[in-house]
Amino acid sequence: MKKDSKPPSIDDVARLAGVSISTVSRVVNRNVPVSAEIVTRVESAMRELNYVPRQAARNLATRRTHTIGVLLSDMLGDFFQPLLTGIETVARASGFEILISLTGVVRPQDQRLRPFGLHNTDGLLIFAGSLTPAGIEQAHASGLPLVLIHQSPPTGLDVPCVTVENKAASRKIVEHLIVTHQRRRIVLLRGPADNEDAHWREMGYREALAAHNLELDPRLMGVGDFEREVARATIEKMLASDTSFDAVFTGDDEAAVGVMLALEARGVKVPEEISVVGFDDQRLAEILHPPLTTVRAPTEQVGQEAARQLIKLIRTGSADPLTLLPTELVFRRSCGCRV
Amino acid sequence: MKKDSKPPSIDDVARLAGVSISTVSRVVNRNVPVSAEIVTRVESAMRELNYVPRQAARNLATRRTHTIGVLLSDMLGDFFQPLLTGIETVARASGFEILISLTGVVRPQDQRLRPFGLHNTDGLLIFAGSLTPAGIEQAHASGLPLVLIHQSPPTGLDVPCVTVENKAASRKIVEHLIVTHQRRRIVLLRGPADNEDAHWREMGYREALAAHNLELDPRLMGVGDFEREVARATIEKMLASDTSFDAVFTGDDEAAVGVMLALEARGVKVPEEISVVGFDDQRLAEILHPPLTTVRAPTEQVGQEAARQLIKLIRTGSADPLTLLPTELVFRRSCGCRV
DNA sequence: CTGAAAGCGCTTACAG
DNA sequence: CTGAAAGCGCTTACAG
Repeated sequence: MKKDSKPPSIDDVARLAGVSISTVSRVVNRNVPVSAEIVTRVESAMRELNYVPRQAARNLATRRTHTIGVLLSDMLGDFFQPLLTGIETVARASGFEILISLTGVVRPQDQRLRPFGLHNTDGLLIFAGSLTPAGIEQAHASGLPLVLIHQSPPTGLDVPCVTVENKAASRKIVEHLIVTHQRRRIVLLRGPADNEDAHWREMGYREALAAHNLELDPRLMGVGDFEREVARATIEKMLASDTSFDAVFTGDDEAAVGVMLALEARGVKVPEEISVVGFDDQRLAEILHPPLTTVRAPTEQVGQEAARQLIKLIRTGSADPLTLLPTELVFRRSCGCRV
Repeated sequence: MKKDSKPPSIDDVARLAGVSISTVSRVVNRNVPVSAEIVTRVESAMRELNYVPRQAARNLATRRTHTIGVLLSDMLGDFFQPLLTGIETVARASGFEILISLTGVVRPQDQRLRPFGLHNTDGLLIFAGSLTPAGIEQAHASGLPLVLIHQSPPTGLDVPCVTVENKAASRKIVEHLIVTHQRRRIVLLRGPADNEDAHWREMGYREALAAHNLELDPRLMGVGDFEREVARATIEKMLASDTSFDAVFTGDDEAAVGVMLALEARGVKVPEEISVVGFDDQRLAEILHPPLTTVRAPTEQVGQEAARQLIKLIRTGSADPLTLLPTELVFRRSCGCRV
């Protein structure tokens, strides 16, 4: 059908419409008044040629890419989808595209691979764990607009952050175990050591115990790492030891899966013998047996808000230093409630 | 620290190193011999200035973007993550970045929003359901290299496709129900009407019944749409009717969740009274109660292979017309096996 | 092996 | 409202 010649450029359109390329550019961008008659002529020429402006040329001329880079680690589990959906929705509505890079396990900045920077994005969304603090500082030093997700900036660095409220919700869900279900020996499965969500969740746990004069027993604190198998192994070990417990705050829902599997394998009844509660309210929470009582983290909203802040930063030069999204308890049956 | 002037360009490097910009370009690209001494000088100048070539300028000059566009619909559930991980791994290893666009529900081509095209990508990976056949034809007509995922090309169009084997595996899993577990009245939950995976899975189901002289009962075929709630509603309706059945082939794992929930709510025992089997082996398959017997689809590999084919197409002008990845049965307990 | 120059396809002051 | 011209920052024949 089509001739296989090269795609039409702005010159072709200008020639066909009998105007200058400046004028074509103006009708494409609609940023300057152009007479109605000429607009019509240019538009029909564009249609006839099936003209689409080359992004690279616009980028070069404007020094803008209209692209947001998203840096993610691999280990996001169910975060991935809602987070990206949120980012994409907002970005697209504002005329930005998103370039995604999975950094995998954080690695020392590999100079040869610079996936993102001023050269190909207008700004970056950096998810917790995808970049080292040094990497963040370096990106920031280059003048690239940055927004951090679920991670606060390295000390002294003025980089906006959007995350969720962890501590109060964690305290509340643990207090629910204590007050409503009379649990006294509550296991905490810690998240990854350098993870801020994990840190605040542990603080919430500690506050809850302290508020009810429960002793903080180190034997009740194990590793969960937000991972199913790690959590499973920890609980198996505890069950095999002589440490008794009557509840588990798993740190996140993914770890809750491992806990449930370990308990089930041992024939321990949840919640009759042991209550289990998680954090995140991932899609799997409601299909566990019993359905998981947890804290809902608004991950899609986090994505939206992060994109919104970054675009604001790109456009105006400033954004809100901290956006803390609210979380809420979701009561299902694993804590002992009947719903 | 840094002066807030504009980032260094190739001219700055050339000046500092005392060479022409052509030479700088050559050491950056390493495509033409340059004397060792000059390489050293240029490299140290680049380091000193912290120079990074502007992608937009290279793109303009080379008419290459080194970027692959990925078109996805929204409704991918657990596909999303492994698929993208696969694509990203291969793309990065070959020096490509990936630009992602969620098209949401397929919409008639919206001329104002052209997220991808020759103007900003070197080629496109198109997931089933993210573009209409007309959209695919249009993209193909513009000369953009295309690879389809889980979807074959519109008639007559020469576009490579990578997908998984559906029919034989479906037949096998249904025959497993018939032969090993003596099931006779097996419900099929169909996937979305225009979905090819759904089509072939249904063919496999039909073949299995035919091979064992079981009647194809239209009352046993309901809508599943690969969606939890749709599947749940269908099974609830069947349970309420007088149609009896002793097994369900749910079409995919997501629908299997709905089936299990409906059965459980009614107090029907799985697999004692009714066997349930799915397709995909998503992460949730093994945490269902009982764990789900299903077919494993190698989604991450699909992503890898699709990226590989697209890059091959971009580089050499041709790729394999069809890549059919093998699937395998995963026996857990929902079919009636004891494992 | 190295440099001068044209070209990639746009945008945007500057004039008018 | 419209056009001529410079510039965005690279790559790549073409000479030497």
